[in-house]
Amino acid sequence: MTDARVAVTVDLVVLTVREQRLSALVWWRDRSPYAESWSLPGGFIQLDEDLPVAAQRLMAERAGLTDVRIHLEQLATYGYPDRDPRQRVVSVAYLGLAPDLPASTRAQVMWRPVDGLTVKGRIAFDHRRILLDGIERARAKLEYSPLAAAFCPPEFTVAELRRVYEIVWGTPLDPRNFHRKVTGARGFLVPTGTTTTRDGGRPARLYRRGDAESLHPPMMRPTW
Amino acid sequence: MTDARVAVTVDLVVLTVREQRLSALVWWRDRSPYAESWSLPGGFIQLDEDLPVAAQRLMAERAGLTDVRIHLEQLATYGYPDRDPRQRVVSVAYLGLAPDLPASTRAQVMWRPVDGLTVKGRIAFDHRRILLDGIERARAKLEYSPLAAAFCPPEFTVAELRRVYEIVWGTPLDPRNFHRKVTGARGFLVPTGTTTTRDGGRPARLYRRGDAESLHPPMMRPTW
DNA sequence: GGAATAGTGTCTATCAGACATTATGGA
DNA sequence: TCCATAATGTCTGATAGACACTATTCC
Repeated sequence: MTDARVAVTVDLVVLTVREQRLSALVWWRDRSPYAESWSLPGGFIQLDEDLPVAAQRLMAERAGLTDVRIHLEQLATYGYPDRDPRQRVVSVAYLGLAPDLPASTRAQVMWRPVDGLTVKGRIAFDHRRILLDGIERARAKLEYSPLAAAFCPPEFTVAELRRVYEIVWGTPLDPRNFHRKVTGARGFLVPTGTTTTRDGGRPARLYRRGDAESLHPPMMRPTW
Repeated sequence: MTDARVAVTVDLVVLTVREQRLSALVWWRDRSPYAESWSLPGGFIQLDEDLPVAAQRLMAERAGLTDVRIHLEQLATYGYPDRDPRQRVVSVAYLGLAPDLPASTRAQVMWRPVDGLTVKGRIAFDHRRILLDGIERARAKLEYSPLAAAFCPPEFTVAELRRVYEIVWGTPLDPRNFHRKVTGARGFLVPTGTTTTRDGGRPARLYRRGDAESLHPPMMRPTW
């Protein structure tokens, strides 16, 4: 029984909505291999460390993000033999959904709009593929889970939540039908009883995220 | 930068429907650790081998299954430090959905109904958790993908397909509404033009699986 | 003809999508 | 008063779920 040992890393696809764009946290590589390219933040797991713990540690160490509100879930594992030219590396990717937070103060780490990254940017390793998988997972999750709220501040309006859907999906949504659906989905939104006028116009009710794990009925993406 | 190397395995959750039960392929352990327990078939990856390739190799070597019709997809990765008492092992689980095929001729490998395994059986390592995750993934996939056909022979009837749904979900479905939905979902079923009387009664039309990757509209599980 | 299973049809409550109107606060 | 945005309401076509009937083969 071959018992080959390989290096195992955790790579992070951290997404947020900022300045009206879906953005990902990226790490600027200044060393070979793939010098002068963007990569996903990540690093090796430690020998006594569970995978989600490693993901959280790297989120803090590499991304400067410690906020407990960040949703973290396992995305997929990538392990084809020559994905890292130096050695065999199996990478467990985690997907993080975060509100618009300031990332690490290091200049090496920054938020970048995903469309620039996925189409033309220089991306290290197979990280473009991982990023695309993460984006698709996030888009799908908005349909049947209340995770869109993970992109919002603790208290948010229906319009702000709709903006998240529109930006992540890249489609305009009817404000009236959207309002009817999200306020009708049980466990999605909890009214705080307060209002805000930060968007101008009539004061909007503020909501917090409810405790539902999934959405019934789901929010459907328009026109497949 | 710590560069700890760990052993990486691929474990297989292979599901089928046989004798009216959802069943999984299990491996009888006769050696420590976890002697006299069932485990999932699996093994170490090789150094030059991609993960899906390893999954397919182990499907053949350990399960005796080489049928190309078996659907294989990555499930999740499990890596908490003491899940194997001998050494640090990170395991990438794959989910396989197979028609009712004879498994390996070895007595060590057999199909077992999942309800017996998940509730009371002696199961090695964290394989009960992995098995449960695989079952839940399969149940969810029947909703929005045409993968129920992966449990059927190449040509099958609507009633046989319905039986798959009923067994995997554990719920009876209305035959008439089911028929309307599956024959209406584009790309799900392709009529062969032939019929069969293997179930008795009026001859049933035979179908092959279509080329749709997902179901629109989805088949919804009753009464959440 | 009877038994067994396949396939089609109808009705209704609910829901998604399109669209109009009223409500509320700030400048 | 005007402007900007929030919130609610209405109509319609589509669909899911409940249920009844017709069709086709074998015995």
